[in-house]
Amino acid sequence: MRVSKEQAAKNRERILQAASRLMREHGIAGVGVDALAEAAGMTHGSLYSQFGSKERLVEEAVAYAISAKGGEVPEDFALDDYVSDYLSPGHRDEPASGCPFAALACEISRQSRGVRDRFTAGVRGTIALLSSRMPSTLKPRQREDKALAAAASMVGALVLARAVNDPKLSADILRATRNSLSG
Amino acid sequence: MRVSKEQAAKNRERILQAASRLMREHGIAGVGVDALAEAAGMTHGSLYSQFGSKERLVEEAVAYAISAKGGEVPEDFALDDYVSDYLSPGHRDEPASGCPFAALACEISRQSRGVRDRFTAGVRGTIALLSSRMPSTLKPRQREDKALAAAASMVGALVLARAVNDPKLSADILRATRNSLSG
DNA sequence: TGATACAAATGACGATCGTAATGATAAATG
DNA sequence: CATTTATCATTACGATCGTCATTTGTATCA
Repeated sequence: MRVSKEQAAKNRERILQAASRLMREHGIAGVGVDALAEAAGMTHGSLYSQFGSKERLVEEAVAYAISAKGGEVPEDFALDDYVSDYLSPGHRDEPASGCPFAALACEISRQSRGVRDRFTAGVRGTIALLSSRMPSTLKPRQREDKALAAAASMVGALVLARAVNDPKLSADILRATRNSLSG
Repeated sequence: MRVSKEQAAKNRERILQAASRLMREHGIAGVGVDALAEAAGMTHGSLYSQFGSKERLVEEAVAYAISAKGGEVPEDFALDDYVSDYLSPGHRDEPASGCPFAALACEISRQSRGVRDRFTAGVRGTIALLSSRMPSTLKPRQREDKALAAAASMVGALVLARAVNDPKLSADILRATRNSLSG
């Protein structure tokens, strides 16, 4: 069977959206093609008509999650607010709609070059964004370094806060990192 | 068939060692029971004689990786040296023998309670260790906060440095975080 | 030494994995 | 409008997943 062009495009969009959420929630290796297909309301074979392989789908889904459509990177923001949101319990408890870097980073190193390329581009973009919000009294090089260190802190804190089983320890990780970044 | 008590213990040790390495290298969801069995030189059914389920095996393997046997946490160390080693290219490029937190953190949040409990205990231990090496001029509470933030920074930097595809960006992440922690 | 216990191997099971061949229809072409 | 082409969905396939019942062989202990 074949559907209309726009219908196919909608299907594709729906697949990517579902995939980007499910992958953040269960990990890339943790979701199968039929789980993705079911979430998008189709049979798993259809994904192969659209993407050819799971690897290709992963590439697009990662790019989708990182892009504004899935990730919602604000254009204009205050750094402290951004950090506070990022290191909030709310963000910690909703990985499916949260930062793709924190959700996928550990797995990315084991993915294909295409996937890693897109992830890397996303990281670079975020670093540039953070860098632009660092105190303008600093030299560009120093601002980038601060941005790099801040990104690492934030990702690490979120990842650890999610992994840890103890609510207090988890909250402490977030709070201590928040303080460390604002001081 | 049955082997001697010590032989069984050795087998168990070999399984755990192989599992802790393979899991750090390919992820928990990325290795199957027969891959683990083969690496330990036995059939996959044998693992079930010893552990009963993959989940049980994962629990023990995570604990093994975190414990000194697999992770080699130094008793006595200077904080700066520890950070430098942790954020070195060598550590980045050998996840199989490296820090279990950085290798597994993303997946831990999706594991069973038993696994998460052991991971959490390991994190607590590391925080205590780092905390004890923070400047003694600070109050205990402040030292712990600094330790928490430092742990988050280090894990995040290592995870991002591994994920990213560009050698320069990867090295920059490590360097910037190193500077941020020593300053 | 014989009985028992238990680690390890075996092999089969259903479920799920990713993929490829097949089938059907919208879109493109004349 | 008729026909071809391209594209997407359906279905079937082999491989691998985690699990478990059974068998085998040897320590262990009465």
